[in-house]
Amino acid sequence: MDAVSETRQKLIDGAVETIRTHGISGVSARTIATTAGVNQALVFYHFGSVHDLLSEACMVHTQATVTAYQPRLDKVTTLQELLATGRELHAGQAEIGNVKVLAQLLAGSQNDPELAKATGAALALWTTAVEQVLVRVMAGSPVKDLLDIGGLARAVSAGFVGLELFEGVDPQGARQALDTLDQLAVLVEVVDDLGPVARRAFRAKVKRVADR
Amino acid sequence: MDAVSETRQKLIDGAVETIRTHGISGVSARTIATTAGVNQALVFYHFGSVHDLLSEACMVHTQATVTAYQPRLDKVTTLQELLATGRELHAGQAEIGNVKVLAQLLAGSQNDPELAKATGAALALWTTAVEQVLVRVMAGSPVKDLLDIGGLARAVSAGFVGLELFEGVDPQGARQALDTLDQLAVLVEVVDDLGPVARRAFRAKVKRVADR
DNA sequence: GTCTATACTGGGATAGAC
DNA sequence: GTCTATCCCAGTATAGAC
Repeated sequence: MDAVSETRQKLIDGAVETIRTHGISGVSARTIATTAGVNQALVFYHFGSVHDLLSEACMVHTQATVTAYQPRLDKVTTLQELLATGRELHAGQAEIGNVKVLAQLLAGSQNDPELAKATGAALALWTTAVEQVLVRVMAGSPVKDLLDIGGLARAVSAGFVGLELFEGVDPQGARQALDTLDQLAVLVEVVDDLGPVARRAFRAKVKRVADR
Repeated sequence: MDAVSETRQKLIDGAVETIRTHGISGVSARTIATTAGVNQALVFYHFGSVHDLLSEACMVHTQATVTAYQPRLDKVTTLQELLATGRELHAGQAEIGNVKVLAQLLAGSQNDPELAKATGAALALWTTAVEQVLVRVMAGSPVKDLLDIGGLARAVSAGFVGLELFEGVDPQGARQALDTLDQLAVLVEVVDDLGPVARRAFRAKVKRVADR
């Protein structure tokens, strides 16, 4: 039935769960194997090393989560809704905290080029999804031509990772930050809704300041 | 001369250096002691545990970096300059990457309440400094009353941490994101510069959307 | 092909030397 | 008060059993 070994799957799930509960610094072949309920040495048999298991788990889990959230993202029509979907993803029990896992892997990738390759690819799945939403949401906006949407998507993704980590040390502050971003999203919408006169003045100002 | 033991200082410096070069998952009493050039057991004599050393090092290093950057922050008059100072801080060799160190400690804090207390306090030093700048920069802005500056300061700090981690796996993408934030800062300035008519229309729109 | 027993290295912590 | 020698456990990895 299953093309992929059952033990392999157990180890991948165990790796994700271990990162969630123990963080990147608590990850080892032993802790993962204990969580997965298999012998520790199987990590090396099936994946060659802990790094390689983490890389694989990172991709599989992120792929699954992005796919699961795609329908919701497809329905997003405003920046506020995008933010709300992000908060949902952040708090959601369903896909068990992919952002949390990614944040830990990202931290671990800073001094590990091998892992960096995998987390970079996983993060790209998110930024691509976010970019698609932004292109759609900002299609009719005058702001569209003034901002690099790809760069904005990357900033949004990075911001969510940062907020995830922030929340771990200051939950109240993180909520406060997210609420403020909500206000900011409203502001952008408002700029979109300016009348034609103000809009023209707006564009002119942008050109002037940008050429500074 | 020195009120604080020389070995203590060596260990604190060694801890910071080890986090920078090996990341949070490469930190141990042994690696720190090797970097510091002292016996491994001295970590436990002087600080009781590795966690406690990290907590202390986190506070000392962040305090020193914030103090070193305060004069530069005091000179900031626009959002773009704030962003530029952030980029400088990020790349700067001088205070040897406090953001990088904080990002790693933040990741390690997610599953360690003790460490979370210290990194939370350290991060608060940054958010307070950023908030002061924002209050000053936005003093004359119509946007001021529509945004929670404290929340914005937290979002900015979290964003920088996120971008630091992002850079480790995708340096080009991180630069792209920062460039886009620069464009966004211009946009906000532009809104500030709107004439009185557009400004009034703007406020009205904000109220309408916000009450949604 | 899958897994266990086992070897070896590095990590946290302390008892006790100086 | 300061530091070293030493203990024991957790970590990676492999040789070889099934």
